[in-house]
Amino acid sequence: MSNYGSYFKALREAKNLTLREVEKQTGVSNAYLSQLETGKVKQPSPLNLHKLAQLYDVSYETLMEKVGYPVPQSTEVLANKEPIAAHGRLGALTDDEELELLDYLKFIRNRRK
Amino acid sequence: MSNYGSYFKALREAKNLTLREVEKQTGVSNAYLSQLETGKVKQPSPLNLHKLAQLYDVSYETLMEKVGYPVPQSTEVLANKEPIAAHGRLGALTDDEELELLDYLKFIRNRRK
DNA sequence: TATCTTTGCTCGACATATTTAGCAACGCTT
DNA sequence: AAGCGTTGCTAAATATGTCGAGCAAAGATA
Repeated sequence: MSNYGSYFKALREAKNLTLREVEKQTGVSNAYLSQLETGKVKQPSPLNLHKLAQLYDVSYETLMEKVGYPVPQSTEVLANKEPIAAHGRLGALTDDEELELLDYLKFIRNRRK
Repeated sequence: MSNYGSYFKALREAKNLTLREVEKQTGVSNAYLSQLETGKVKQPSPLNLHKLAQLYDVSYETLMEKVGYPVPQSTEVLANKEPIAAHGRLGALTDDEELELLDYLKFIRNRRK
């Protein structure tokens, strides 16, 4: 049950975007996005991953790795380890911690000041 | 009409391999390899491209680019991009968000279930 | 309350990826 | 010449990617 769907959903919600907004920005249909986020898609095309990476401000390589595609060796370290260390020396995150942080990020960005 | 099929065929022939040899080494069926080399395949999976890259001694990125997939930024380019330090699996973070996430991460890890 | 809009989702259709089985041409051996 | 394995290829089948249309629930507006 490798369910990376919740990861994509968390990324989208962290930016407070609706499925249809993502569709407008990327050209990927909201129907497909929904399936992606609910685990009904196994290997989204690299092109679509690239579009989503741009919109969600994560690296293309990160998404490639998430869905199980091989990632070029030269960029693997940069894609998976360095950015984490770079933004706060948080160290390695488990998938669960990652989801929880994304959810909390959504809360942070949503709360009224 | 982008016909990269002949490119794959040239790679194979440069190593004097038959379709069935490549099948044995990579696990990709000779039938599919034939279709790939005769332009009947449009977007082979990254996984298969990776296997072929290894066998043919070319880089994965090269094959990705050949078939029209977005190619990950090279290490040098990434290193020179200023905002990269703030981009990780969680997307772009402000300094405030980073601090707050760090604090929340500590909470997550100290919490007993 | 009644109506309009938004949101996430499913269904059915079609495109592409990939496999298994098999065919025709070629070369090699007897 | 007859048989045998090899080679590249195609046909049919199945799996997955992706989209357009549309539906039900929730929200906003009158």
